Amino acid sequence: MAIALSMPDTTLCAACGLKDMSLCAAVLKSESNLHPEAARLSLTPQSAPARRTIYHPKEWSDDAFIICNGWAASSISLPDGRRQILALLLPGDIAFADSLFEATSRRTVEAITDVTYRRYNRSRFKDIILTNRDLLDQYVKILHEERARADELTLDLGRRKSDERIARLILDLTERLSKRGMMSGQTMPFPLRQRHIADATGLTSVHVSKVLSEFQRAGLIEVGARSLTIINTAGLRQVVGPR
Amino acid sequence: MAIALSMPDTTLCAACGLKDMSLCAAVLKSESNLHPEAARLSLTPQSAPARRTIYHPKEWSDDAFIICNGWAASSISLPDGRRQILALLLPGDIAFADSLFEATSRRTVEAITDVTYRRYNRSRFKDIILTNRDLLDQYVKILHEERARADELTLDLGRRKSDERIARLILDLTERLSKRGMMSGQTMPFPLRQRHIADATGLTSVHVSKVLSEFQRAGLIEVGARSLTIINTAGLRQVVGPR
DNA sequence: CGGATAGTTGAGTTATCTCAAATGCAGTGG
DNA sequence: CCACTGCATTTGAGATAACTCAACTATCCG
Repeated sequence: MAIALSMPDTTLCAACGLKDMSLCAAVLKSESNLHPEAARLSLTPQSAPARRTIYHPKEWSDDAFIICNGWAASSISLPDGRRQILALLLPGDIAFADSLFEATSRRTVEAITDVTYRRYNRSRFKDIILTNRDLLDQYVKILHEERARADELTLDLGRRKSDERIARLILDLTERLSKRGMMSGQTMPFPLRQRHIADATGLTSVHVSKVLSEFQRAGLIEVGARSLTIINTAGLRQVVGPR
Repeated sequence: MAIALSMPDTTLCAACGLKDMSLCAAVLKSESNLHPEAARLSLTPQSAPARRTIYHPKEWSDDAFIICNGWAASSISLPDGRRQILALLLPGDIAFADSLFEATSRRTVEAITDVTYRRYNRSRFKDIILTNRDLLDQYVKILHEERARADELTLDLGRRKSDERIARLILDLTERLSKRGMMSGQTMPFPLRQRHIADATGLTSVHVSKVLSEFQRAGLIEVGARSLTIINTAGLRQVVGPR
């Protein structure tokens, strides 16, 4: 199970650096205005080690999460073990943004790296968002981005070839990471195992290995210890093709 | 281009029979309360013949649609013509429910049969929904259902075999149609061309033809003139497998 | 150091695709 | 009313992308 951090809220959030991007800061602020002493309760910071399941679909939970540090995956599975990752969650991302108002979900959320995250009481979150116009707008914008990404994933799985899918995954990650200031030049942290890539792209990890080797042999990328460097961005874009 | 109907609003809505299911009635009511004379303007009923594109992604539109009659498809395409249908829209469904608050979308909406639909001004729609708690709840519920369906589609495309996907499509349609009172026993209207099925399931229309023939040979379904009958529901469910 | 997890590579299999030709069917204009 | 054109469907043959299986190596963690 997840273990509560002893660090005080402010320390964690000060280090977060994502205040502008995520809803955390605004929620924190609204909350402490409204219910000064209740605020701490609703914003329990927690952590989980890599591979741990943070949210199980059977679990009935009134919470939504925001990832503070680390990577997680939101996925959905079949009884025979086939699994599809619906979204990779990076710091600042909200799990269940799109079903913030509903308690039930078939999705599983799983830590990829060690993660720290905050749980928000859904109904309080909802109240706060609905009573603050700026927050609502920001929330709606996040929803829309997420929806657009989901549409593209559907297109990927239904209509694109394996190499296009993988190239898109990489390019998409670079965009999202650079927005967060997590790129070092062309190099990014890359904690994904090949089975994560496989489950995100609807492929087999064996096949992912082959495609990645191919990309490296072609001088498009270079993968090192938990990191990935793009050598030839234009080339990678060309694999994807126009739009 | 779409042609405005001369039929008065009330006639069309009285015949619709979907008032409880969709947001139409509530919106109509709220609207006429607020701005009696403006209401007619915002709710232009329109119609389009089969195959016509109702919404083009380049088109910048301030409207959301609700389908009154007929079937439509919301899809997204690549420049080389590959196409993925994201959702089949049945009477009472809202196109762009999930991006009701944003003007931009990559999606195309296309009539499958002749359709009639209503356009709603997005921002007015938004105001109405946000100021009426029941409406908001209903809207949120619709969003959630849609999201769940989208998740399942992603799972289908990434992880399920062709026959499972097609069986799921059929079963999903029977559910949605029976909620609308559009099933006659085990028989449903089935205006989809095989290329619609193909584009919805990420397959080729040739392959769809083979799978459907297989289903018929196995005595699971029977397809006739723009209609489909399920002969063996349990068998069809078994094709899909558990969950 | 040992055991588990992750990645690589090759050989053989299969689901699905592409291409192509034949048939049916619906709407249009003469 | 017929012939014509365009779209939809069926079917078969052959091609191919991605999969399965399996063995081997590398890496990580206690």
